[in-house]
Amino acid sequence: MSSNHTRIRLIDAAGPIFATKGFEAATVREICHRAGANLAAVNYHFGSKEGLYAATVRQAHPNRLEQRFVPEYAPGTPPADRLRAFVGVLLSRLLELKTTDWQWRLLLREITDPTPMCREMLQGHFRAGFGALLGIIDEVVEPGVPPPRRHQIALSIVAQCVYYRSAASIIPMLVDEEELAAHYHTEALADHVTRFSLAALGLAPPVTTEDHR
Amino acid sequence: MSSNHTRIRLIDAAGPIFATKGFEAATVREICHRAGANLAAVNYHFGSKEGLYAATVRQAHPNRLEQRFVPEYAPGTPPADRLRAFVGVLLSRLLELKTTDWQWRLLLREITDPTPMCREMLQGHFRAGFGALLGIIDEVVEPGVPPPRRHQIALSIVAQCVYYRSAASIIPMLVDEEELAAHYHTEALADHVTRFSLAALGLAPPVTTEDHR
DNA sequence: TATTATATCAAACGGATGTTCGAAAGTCAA
DNA sequence: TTGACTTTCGAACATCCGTTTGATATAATA
Repeated sequence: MSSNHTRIRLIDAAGPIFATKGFEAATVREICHRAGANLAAVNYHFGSKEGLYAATVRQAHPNRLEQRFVPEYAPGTPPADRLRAFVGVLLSRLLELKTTDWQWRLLLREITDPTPMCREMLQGHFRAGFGALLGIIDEVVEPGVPPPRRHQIALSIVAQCVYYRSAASIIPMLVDEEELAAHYHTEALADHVTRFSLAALGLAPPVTTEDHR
Repeated sequence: MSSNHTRIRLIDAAGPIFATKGFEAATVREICHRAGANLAAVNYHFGSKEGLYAATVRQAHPNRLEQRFVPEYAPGTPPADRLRAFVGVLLSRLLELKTTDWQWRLLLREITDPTPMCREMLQGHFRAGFGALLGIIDEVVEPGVPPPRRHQIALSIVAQCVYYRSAASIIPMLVDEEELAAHYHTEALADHVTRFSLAALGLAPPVTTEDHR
């Protein structure tokens, strides 16, 4: 009874800490202190620190998270608009981390440097998002384009989104402060990524033209 | 005299270890053992582990590294070919890490999660590579396209290259083994990234067409 | 109520890490 | 050679870590 209490309190305390610091940097002592539990509680309830981590990731329930990548479109929405929505959702998930819950931040960390135990747990998650993007691409691609090329097209789109997260410390070295504030918020980036990708797909004029948007 | 000897031996031993394990995971004991030096040598010569790390990064950053991103083109090479060369060099630097020297691997690690001390050390490095890419883009873009948009175009190209490094553990979840072997080696990826980007720039037909290459 | 399983607690264990210390060895000018 | 210095070395120190232990409290069961 009360065992569930401290089990839950431990996971709730461990979640934000694992999400922010990662598995190695997080300490059992800090987790127990924040949970108001004894130091030995982790090993009693989860066997080890790894056991607590696995339970925490599992409790971040990837099943419902499959929808996180995929926005809902009204039926009949043209591919270009659906791509914009997809990019917008992905970018906001990647960039607005302060406001997001620890569950998503923890999974995101598993993306960057994955723990072996969580591999198959996240596989379905990624495949759902990837499949949704492929569904958009399939509509605008000639029938003869083979799947491998479609996959690479999808990855080129995802890559642009992910980059603005992984290179967050590099970009300020390359562009000045005003430009950063004006063009590197979520919406502006989503516009650009969509525009660049639509141009590559032949659904928009080349980005070399002066007048777009 | 011999002091320089152990200083150099320590840096030479620390370089590969820092490059593969990172600052935190590397231990002073392993470094000293590999250098054939006493455990106290690090603190005697560099004051602390951080001091050794700073000296190692500093020694890994000769000025010539600015050229690493930038291939040399014959004069008059058309922009499309220069872009292909640029992408090829960047991708090979990012993907072929086993064969690359530890100096580059260490700097690459500083890119992924940078240490505050090395910020300005790497700034010039990145700016050189970014500038080289911008030089290519400037040739194919209409004069009226403002610098911020040019910057984002350059970042979209870099992003695709960097992604294949940071998502190396995700991609095998999405594509099967034969496809991975056939389409995800350096040259094939460089071809695709170049083709996708050239299409976005209006220098190649859209990637949606069946027949390209 | 008596007994048994379950859960909490303080305390310590065993190991690893970066760092410090004092003695020993080496180096070089006077 | 003497003496002052720099450098090496073994040993220990001070912390931190995850984990274990054994006693104690709590709950459930008979």
